[in-house]
Amino acid sequence: MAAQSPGRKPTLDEVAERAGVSRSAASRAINQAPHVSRAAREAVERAIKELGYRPNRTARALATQQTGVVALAVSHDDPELFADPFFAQVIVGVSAMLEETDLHLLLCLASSGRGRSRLTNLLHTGGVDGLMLLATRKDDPVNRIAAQAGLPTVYGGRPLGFEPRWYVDCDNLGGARLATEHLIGLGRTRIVTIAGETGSGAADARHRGYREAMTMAGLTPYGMVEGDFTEAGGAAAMRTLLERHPGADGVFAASDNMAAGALRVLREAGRSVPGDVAVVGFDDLAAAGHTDPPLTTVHQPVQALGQEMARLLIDLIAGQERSSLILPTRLVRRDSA
Amino acid sequence: MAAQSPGRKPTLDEVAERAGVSRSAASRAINQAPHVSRAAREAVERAIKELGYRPNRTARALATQQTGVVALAVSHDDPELFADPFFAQVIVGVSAMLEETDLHLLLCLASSGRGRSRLTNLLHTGGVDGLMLLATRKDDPVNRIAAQAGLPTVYGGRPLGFEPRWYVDCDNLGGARLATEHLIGLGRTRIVTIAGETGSGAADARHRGYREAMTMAGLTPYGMVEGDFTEAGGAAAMRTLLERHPGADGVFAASDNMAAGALRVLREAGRSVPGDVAVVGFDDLAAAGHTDPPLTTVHQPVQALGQEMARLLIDLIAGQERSSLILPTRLVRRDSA
DNA sequence: CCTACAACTGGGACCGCTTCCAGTCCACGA
DNA sequence: TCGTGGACTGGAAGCGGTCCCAGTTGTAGG
Repeated sequence: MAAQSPGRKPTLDEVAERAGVSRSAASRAINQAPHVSRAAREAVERAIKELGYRPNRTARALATQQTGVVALAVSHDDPELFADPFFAQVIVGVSAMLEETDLHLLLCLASSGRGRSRLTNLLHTGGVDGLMLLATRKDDPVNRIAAQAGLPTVYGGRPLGFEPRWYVDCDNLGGARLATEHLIGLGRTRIVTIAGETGSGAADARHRGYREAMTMAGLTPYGMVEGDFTEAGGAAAMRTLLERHPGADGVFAASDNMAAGALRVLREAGRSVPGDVAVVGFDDLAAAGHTDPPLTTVHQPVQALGQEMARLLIDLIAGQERSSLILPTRLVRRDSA
Repeated sequence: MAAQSPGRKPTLDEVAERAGVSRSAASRAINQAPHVSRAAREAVERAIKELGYRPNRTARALATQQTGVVALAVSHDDPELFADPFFAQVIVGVSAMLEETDLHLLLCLASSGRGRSRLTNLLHTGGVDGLMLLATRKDDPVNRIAAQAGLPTVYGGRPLGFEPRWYVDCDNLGGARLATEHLIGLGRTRIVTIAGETGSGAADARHRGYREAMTMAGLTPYGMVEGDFTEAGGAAAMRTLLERHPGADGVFAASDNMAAGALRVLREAGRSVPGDVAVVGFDDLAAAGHTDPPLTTVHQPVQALGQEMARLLIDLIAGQERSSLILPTRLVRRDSA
């Protein structure tokens, strides 16, 4: 089909010339703009086909002042943390939504200082039309960077301490209450919790949810140890809890990974799950179905989170009025509670 | 510091004017090019600081014909598969390497037809300077798309059936041999394997490695069932194997996830690991340390894979001669074998 | 003192596309 | 018949840089 002739790619000028119209007319034809006669439009289309023409993205971006690219910045001190399937799920969601548009996705792992300065640079040099942020730590410098960029910015999750203008979050508070209430409904009263790291908005909300549920049921929070959202952290936390509160009969872990660690320690300690102690996690990762016993947990719609972030950003870029979103969580009952 | 004055961002013209030099001189000063007097250079630097000037990425791209962006395309029929931590690790590696340069990373999940056509479009409209591909399926249309783009392209892993001009791969063949030889060294002789899906280059190489090791040890491959690289697939495969070859005393699974599934089924079937049957996996995911028992597996340097892909691409874009790479794998001994 | 050469300098032509605007053409109603 | 408005048209001015090149300056060697 396309005569990918000898050298360079064909330009709009060549298309126009071949079609026997002006460059303006060709441009209009290509962009489905009005004021193009049927004849002209067809001539242009033919020329495009014959030449194998594709408009140059960069030139268009310069002229329209729109890059057609949005960035997703992930901020973490530890780049390894990106391996958490959470991020992959968000990305899948974002991509799915973006696929409906002409926008492409730029991924910035802004952990190191260097990564952050690259992000700053990207934002200030007009490299992107909008920004999505996965950085829920309290005083993350990325927050300031984003604010100064003057670009439409959507947060995934809310950093502890300030509420972004636009965000999409999962209902961590409600989910944690659901989990704790489930344990309470099972007749457990000595329920401990393995919290996430302080400074994370999600960890904070989940911990609050736990406490609220306990209090509302007339129980006092029985014990809390902070983990770091990892399997090992959950295991360590469970060990500490077992030591401090040997009578515990229920555990709410603020993440599946930590719950898995807790399960392991519980097994090693000879406690049966859910017989002696019932365990509920949070996240509903794929792995939750494969723990021993399969983990009862709170499902959070991570992929939907990504989709909604992208949707929100797209709308903002288009200049529409939009407000933030909180996505519902729900309990998934398996065998551990 | 920077007077982010009233309206728009300052342009090179304004910098030049304020510094009292021509636009050309200002440009040279900014790009560290020669033929700029010390005085001029300093004046420009001062003007830049005062104005808070940042060169416009798009304009520069148009003039230099270099976008400063490279794409990483991940091709899969199932978008869920992206949740595999493998991809995240590769991305971490790629990002780390890219951080040393001015290049940014565009992520394309090219699973659907729509995603693929977006990729095609991106490549043909001059949106990126180079391409990395994670698509090891045999007749993936993305292979053709990449070839037609006429861009520096680096594969991560080799698709079965053709050897890309440039690739970085892990030594799957050698790793599988290592694993199998380890089982043989343990005195196992009735060793079965859970292979990955046919069509994947990695699956193929790992299966070949298993067979080669068996043959070289004078053993005959004892049994093979194909999984799909997932935990569930591994479990199903193990069930079949147990049925067909109840006497098996060793299992080489072509992925950790499948090994985890196998472990589960083995436990359910009352076989002790490694007592009755020894199990070796492949990948060395973080989860491999947390299975029961902890999994002996083949470590593949996934992050390094990403780094080397990026390094290779960077060099190719710079016009250097480079050749493909195969990264070594090594056995990690834990308790399952 | 003149010439040659090197280091600077700025004008202006790109890069490829969008878009404003003045102008042309045509059919229509008065 | 003429005026009028709408649909079309193409010229040209951007968008914000890079970079070639001819021209200017300063200096050292003859």
